[in-house]
This record gives sequence, structure tokens and C-alpha cells, in this order.
Amino acid sequence: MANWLMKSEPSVFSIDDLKAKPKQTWYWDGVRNYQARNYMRDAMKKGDKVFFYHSSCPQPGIVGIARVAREAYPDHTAFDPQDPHYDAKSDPANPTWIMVDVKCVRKLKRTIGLDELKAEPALEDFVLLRRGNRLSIMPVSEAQWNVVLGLE
DNA sequence: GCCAACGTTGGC
DNA sequence: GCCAACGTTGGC
Repeated sequence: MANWLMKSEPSVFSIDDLKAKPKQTWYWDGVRNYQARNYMRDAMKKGDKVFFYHSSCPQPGIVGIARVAREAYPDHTAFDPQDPHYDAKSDPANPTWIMVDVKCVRKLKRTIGLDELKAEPALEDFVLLRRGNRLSIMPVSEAQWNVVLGLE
């Protein structure tokens, strides 16, 4: 069983948006980066734990916990010319882009801010904090997972 | 709005 | 295959 962190801009899709969906479950669409896709396609398993991270907002940080509710399947938004993530090169018969479903487990009692994560020595090797990191989906070790929950 | 970092594109 | 130009991410 693996742990993950998934970034989302709350103005587009927030932890509260996820909670408001039926069964607090929704699909994670719009990933258009190969490394992030490969994590979803090759390594993410149903039941894996996920930190929900808010980016590009007043307080960037980890805001909640979710679980993978369905493993990788085609991202239909890639075939929709009206969708901001439309990709004309993705062939419906052999989709380039995939998504998973995530289910909200709970919101954290408070946002664990990026500044706080950076200040924690035990998170030195956290992929999120790596210089220049732009991945929207990344692995989190069990130790790192527990350190974050400890901060909460 | 700025800008560092990095991925992608496309000419050669 | 190289690499400059360009686009995107995301913190500040």
C-alpha cells in the first residue's frame, strides 16, 4: 500500500468540492504530465491514502486525506474540445491520459501549510519540497505521512 | 504580476 | 539528436 500527495487549485477543485460530491467521491481529471500519469497508471492502487494539497491559493498546504476509490481509467476530458484540458492528440481508442477516482476520508483539523512543511527537518526529502518540483502527483513515504499527521 | 524551474515543441 | 523558444506551474 502506497501513500500519495495530489495537488489541486482550490478555485478549480477543493477538498470541500470533493466532500460535496456523491459518496464524497469524484474523478481526478486533467493530469497532463507524463510522470504524474505514470504514477496513477502504474502504481496507484485502490485504497491507497492520498494527501489533498491546495496550490496557487492564499495558504498553500495539505488540507485533507482521501483514498483511491477506483484505479486508472481513461480521462474523458481529453476528448472534449470544450474542456480546458482537451488534447487533440489523445486517441479515444488508445487514450494518452487517464484518471483515478478519489474519496474524501476527512479534512484535516487545520491546513498544514507549505511553510510549516518546509520548517520540519523530518520532511527534508519530501518530493513536494524539492527545489523546482512541479509534479502534481507524487509519492509520500509512510514516515513522511506520519510526520505530517503529527504536525496536525 | 513576477519569475525560477522545468517540460514540450519544432527547426535544423 | 541538439537546443532555443515557448508554455506552464506555482510560490511569493
